[in-house]
Amino acid sequence: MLDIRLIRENPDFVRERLATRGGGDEAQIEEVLRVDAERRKTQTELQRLQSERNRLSKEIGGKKSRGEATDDLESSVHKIGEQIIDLNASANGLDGQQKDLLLEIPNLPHESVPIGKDPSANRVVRSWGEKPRLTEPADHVALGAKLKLFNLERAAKLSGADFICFTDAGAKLERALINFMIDLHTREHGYIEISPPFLVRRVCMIGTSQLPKFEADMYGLEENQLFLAPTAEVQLTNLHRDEILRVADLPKKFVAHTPCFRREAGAAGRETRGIIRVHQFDKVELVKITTPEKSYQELESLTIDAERVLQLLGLHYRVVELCTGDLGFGSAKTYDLEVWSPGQDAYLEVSSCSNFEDFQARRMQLRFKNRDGENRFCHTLNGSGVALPRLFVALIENFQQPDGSVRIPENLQPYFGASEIR
RNA sequence: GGUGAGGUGGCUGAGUGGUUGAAAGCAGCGCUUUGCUAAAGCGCCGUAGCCCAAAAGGCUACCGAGGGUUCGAAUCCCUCCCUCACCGCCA
Repeated sequence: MLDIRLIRENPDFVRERLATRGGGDEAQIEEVLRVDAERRKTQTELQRLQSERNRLSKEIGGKKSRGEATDDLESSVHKIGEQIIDLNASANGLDGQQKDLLLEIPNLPHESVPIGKDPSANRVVRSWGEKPRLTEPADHVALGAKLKLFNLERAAKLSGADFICFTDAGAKLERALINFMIDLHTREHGYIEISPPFLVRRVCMIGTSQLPKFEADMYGLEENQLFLAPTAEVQLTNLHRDEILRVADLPKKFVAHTPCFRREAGAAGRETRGIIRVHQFDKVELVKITTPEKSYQELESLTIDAERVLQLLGLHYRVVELCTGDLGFGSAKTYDLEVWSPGQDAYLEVSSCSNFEDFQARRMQLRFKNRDGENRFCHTLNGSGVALPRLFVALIENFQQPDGSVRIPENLQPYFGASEIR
């Protein structure tokens, strides 16, 4: 959520920055400003009347204690009370309207983000490793079938299209990857491991900005007013919702392994081959809660923490800085990690590391007390470290052997318990 | 699911209709005393919004949330949420 004062004081700046996203969101600014002006006007009048009521009520209290008559006063206060009820209703309505509008406006891109309207303007900032030399590589669907690592037909039997059921060595490989990643982030990168609930309240989904705008992409349990979290970003970032943290306790760094649930509405046919885009997948997620001063350096280190996973597994990848038009709704700046997939002959996004600045913190009233004793909104960041099905795809495709087996990278062997799958 | 007890400032905790934004304590900040530390004394110390060009200043709201009663609500009533305890059910 943007700061209404920023919009009020620098509307042109806000419009200009929003326009770089190319989503037409700048059009909403005029409406917000209109409601804001109306709201303040109403509030000022309301407060004037409330002040008057308080003054007269006090007078009544005084007179009563002296045994004097108060009938005239009481009836005039009663009249003011009726006006207050009306005005209060308008003020509340305008307040809600303003908030609803603000919740639908995306974050402003950071000034360092390249301007562009689609992924073609994204910037590759670095890459690591090299593509493996493979002659006619099999893709993960073929490899998975041959080695019986997962079974999509049977997953469909259970849950429908676009679900995964890992089997045998495949299930074990997934579990090995999870443990490998969590150990790495907790032991070497200083993250605290969290095992959160998977169902979350609406207010959390609003806090991290999945809602209200993207409700169609979420699975919800209507009766219970709960949602299946689409990413552990929701749980980890909301852990301290409505709190005022001590600056000495920052940054907070959390890692969690959770399933993630996404309806992927409207995504049919896009990147859906095999297990690349599914409705439920596991992910190891990293979240940081920090201060405005530190958040950009924390974004760099968060990205590097995620990259370590791919490096230790020996997978070629590149880091892409998203342009303004490709940025997620709440993000001010994002680096995607894209791992090489020989089977797709393309890079696959396995992590998206973002700094939300105070966008989410403002929505969830997540603050810290600075050294001057003032309450300030925290900055929040998150990134996958990393998403499992695509990591799985990259792993088996990159390390496939001419004889159809898959070599397990050395760093993973202690977790997997074998050096190959055949 | 049932019954009961609760939800007050960063924390603990008073407060059952009229200067209560809220006693007291802790924590925090400033000053004094002090060789240093500790201790003591004094003072300050909630959040959000609005008015004002700004500062100064003023006003309003906020005691889980939302409604209601009243001239006036932390205090009375209703609904909901959450926490705790016990019972039931249960991995």
